Amino acid sequence: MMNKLIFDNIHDLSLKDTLDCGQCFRWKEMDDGGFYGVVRGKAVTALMDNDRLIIDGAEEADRALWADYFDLGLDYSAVREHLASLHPVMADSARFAPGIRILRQEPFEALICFIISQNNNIKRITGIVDRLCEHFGELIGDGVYAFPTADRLAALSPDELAPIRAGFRHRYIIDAAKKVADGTVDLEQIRRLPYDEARASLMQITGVGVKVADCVLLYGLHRLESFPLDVWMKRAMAMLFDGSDPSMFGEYAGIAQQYIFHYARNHPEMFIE
DNA sequence: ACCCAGGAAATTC
DNA sequence: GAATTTCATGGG
Repeated sequence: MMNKLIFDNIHDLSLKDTLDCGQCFRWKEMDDGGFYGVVRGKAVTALMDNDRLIIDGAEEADRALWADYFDLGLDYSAVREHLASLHPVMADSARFAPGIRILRQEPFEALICFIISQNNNIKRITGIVDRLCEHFGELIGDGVYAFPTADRLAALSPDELAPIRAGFRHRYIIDAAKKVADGTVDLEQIRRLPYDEARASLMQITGVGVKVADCVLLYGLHRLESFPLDVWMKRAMAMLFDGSDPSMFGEYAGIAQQYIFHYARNHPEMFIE
């Protein structure tokens, strides 16, 4: 049943830039330039061959799922062109990594990953997420684990999370899992809420402030108007955009944000002095 | 030794 | 209420 899913005529997609730009934490680059990852409990490898996207190990029945995950339905070159017209630095950022797309990750996974991300660095976040899956995710293959369910994490104590070494975030992870498991926080309902209400609902969780909520909305619930402001983005807006308001980017602000974040992180010299 | 990391909670003023 | 400190852990 497992085979290679092929998507033809794919443009504006760089797996490297999309899967290694800080929006997700479970894809590993392989020697051949492909990426190995687990999405919704399905382990696959993704590879670009010119303008073909190949998902190896997927079922034909999941074609729509993978097209959705990589957001293949949106014309990113049109979005990029629009954004680039708004500001010259925005144009530079979009040109730097035009193959970035905003993934549709599992909402609960995005919630937990971005709780872990606070006051942390991407390398260590990845390690913590790996250990979280190995210790508490379902075994779905040889040494491969799904992301843990809310029910499983909700039943844990902070001490039981010690092996993942996330420190003070252990109780945040458990609080998030409990509120998702018992329906206090309904991620699918939040998906359709007006933005401020959606953000407020997520912020009921201990350990979720404005920035983490914005990341969950963008990367987990595909709310493209979201514009997470972390330390890099605050510096970028202040120094490169003359303190402009993020609302200048409109309904695709989240895509603008990811171009700018990636551009800033790869040009740290722009922020020294 | 010190400082920082895709912040937010707890404490203090 | 607004400003500051603390919170684990790991790497530079």
